[in-house]
Amino acid sequence: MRNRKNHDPNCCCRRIRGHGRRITPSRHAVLDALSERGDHLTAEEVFKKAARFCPNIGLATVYRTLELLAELGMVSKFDTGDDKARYEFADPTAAKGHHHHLVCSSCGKIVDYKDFIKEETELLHRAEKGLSKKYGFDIKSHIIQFFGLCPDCRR
Amino acid sequence: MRNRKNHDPNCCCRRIRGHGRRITPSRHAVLDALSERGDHLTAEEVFKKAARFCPNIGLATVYRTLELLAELGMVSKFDTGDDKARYEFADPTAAKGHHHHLVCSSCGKIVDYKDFIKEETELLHRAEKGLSKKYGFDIKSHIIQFFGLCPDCRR
DNA sequence: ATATCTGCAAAGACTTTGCATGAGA
DNA sequence: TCTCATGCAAAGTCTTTGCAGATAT
Repeated sequence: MRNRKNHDPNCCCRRIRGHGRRITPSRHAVLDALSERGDHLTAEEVFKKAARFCPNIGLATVYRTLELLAELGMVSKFDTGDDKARYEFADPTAAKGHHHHLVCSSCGKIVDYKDFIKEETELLHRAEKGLSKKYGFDIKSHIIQFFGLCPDCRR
Repeated sequence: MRNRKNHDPNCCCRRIRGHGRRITPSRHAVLDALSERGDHLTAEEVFKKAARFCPNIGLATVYRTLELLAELGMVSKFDTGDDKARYEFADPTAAKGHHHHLVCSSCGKIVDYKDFIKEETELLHRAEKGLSKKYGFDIKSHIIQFFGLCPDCRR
């Protein structure tokens, strides 16, 4: 069993199996890739990392696996404006914890921040409840992103 | 001069000219298209609407214009997860006002809400200040989206 | 045993680019 | 006049799909 830093393999596997899906070397490799430092990976990046664990893996399988993980709520998919989907573990109990993104609109740099998470979470919870009631939505997740110029790009 | 509901043509034109760019029928048409009801338009949708005002307009021009407007901060571009960019007027003083999105992850429906805008805005302002200070970003905008199942898709 | 997965290659969808012509200021 | 903008078509990128063989349970 390989070293994983950000996810509990048993939990992941159980969850995948629980949906009648199978655990395969490719899927392990994708989980491992996502576990390494350097979040907000594009599919291509996940593919390259995963290939180190499973040399024959194909890009299509990476896409399929990421889609599966996103469906199961284990991975969150987002776009920072460069038209490439990005993925990271969604598990709030993981090492990294729940966070939001600060994106540089010039160079694309992504900074994770947790600074206002407590207040944000509180507000978001209330908002979720309220919106859920008013619009009848069953709310599952949210995204908050700030856009601006990073220190380097400001000159 | 055509009828526009959501934007002040003088303001838009001034802003475009101010950047050394020109006012053309195509650009007018894109502004007009964005002004009609039915926000969160894809490029294709903007193209179709714009074609009613400017029959010869090309899709590439629509993309170029939307990019320009986004650069000037007049339009905001976002992605709700279906890998198509969506566009809407960014002007908070416009008829629609500042709002956020509630997206159905099943059918893609997008609901605008303003319900928690006041509290959100307050928090976001504080967050912007704090993040700006801590990470040195010059923050220009933000996105908040909630994802879930709409009433119809919940069965 | 058998429904699920996989890699590969081809197809698809959305967006950008090149270029000669056309047109605002 | 002189840039800047346009339309068209071709090219580019990212993502999805089809399929026969391989695999997990």
